[in-house]
Amino acid sequence: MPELPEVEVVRRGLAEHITGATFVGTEVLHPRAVRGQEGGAAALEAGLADARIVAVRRRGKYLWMELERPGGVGGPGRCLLIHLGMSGQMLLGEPGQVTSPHLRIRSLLVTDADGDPGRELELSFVDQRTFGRWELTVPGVTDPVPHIALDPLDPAFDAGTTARLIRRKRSEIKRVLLDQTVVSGIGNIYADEALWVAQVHPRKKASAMRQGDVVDLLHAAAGVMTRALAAGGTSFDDLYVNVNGASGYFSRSLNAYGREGEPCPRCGTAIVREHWTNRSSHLCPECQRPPRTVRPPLS
DNA sequence: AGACTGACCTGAACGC
DNA sequence: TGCGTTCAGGTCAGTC
Repeated sequence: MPELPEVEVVRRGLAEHITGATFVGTEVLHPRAVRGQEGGAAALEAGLADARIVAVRRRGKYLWMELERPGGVGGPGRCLLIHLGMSGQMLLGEPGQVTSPHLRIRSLLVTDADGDPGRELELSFVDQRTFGRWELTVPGVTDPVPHIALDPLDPAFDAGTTARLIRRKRSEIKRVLLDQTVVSGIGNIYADEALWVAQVHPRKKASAMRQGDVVDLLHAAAGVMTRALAAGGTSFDDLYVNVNGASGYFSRSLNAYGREGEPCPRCGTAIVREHWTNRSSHLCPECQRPPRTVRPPLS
């Protein structure tokens, strides 16, 4: 599943290959891929025409392209906001190259080429489970996701400030880590990994944690995601930007997530999986002691 | 207002 | 074999 590191890999690939390129044509093949778009698919298709990509940005798991108005005049342009959901892929290749049954949107681009005719590239949004989406904002929006907090890899991220916010929450710490309005970019995989590194039980109350322990936990999250990024950042080639989600290339370095029954790399105790709000938590029952107020699961 | 739950979606894996 | 069930989980509308 694309979490922050996977989305950043995609951002880098897009920034490298299509910064300066211009949208020629766009075709929405599945309406759910543009749910939330004012004016629907037609508005996105028409609004992207002739737009030039100025920059590709990311906060947390959200990506967006800053677009310039046709001709480059008239003030701030629009943003093309992209979320990959659970299974979204952004593929860049030759026109017609992608034939997946899960192709949801495709755009023809022309690269920037200093006088020479640019090269045609097709940008394909493939998304099996259709949790992902594209949305073209109105002109003049500089932040298309104001409700999304800074992520731990943002240079402006301050662990102390975020830790104070976290400690004001009444919820269990894992729930707060997954709240993208508090700290963004962390999903179920990296939440479990960060909690394992920091030796914190996922059901400990955020408000019961010490400031320094929350700061350590945020640093653990940043460390886990930085290492994942280093592992994933080399896995795409020249003309093919790919995130097929899955921790694929990174899963071998995971310590807790998906390792139910295997020995904890720190103490050897078997990792357990607990059901938790329609999801799973993976943890070491020895290293991550439950808070006294939490009863072990019945089964 | 803050906390929490269920719906959305598809395919793989599993049980009988 | 084949059918039904469960699981995976990011986000947000809706509820309390």
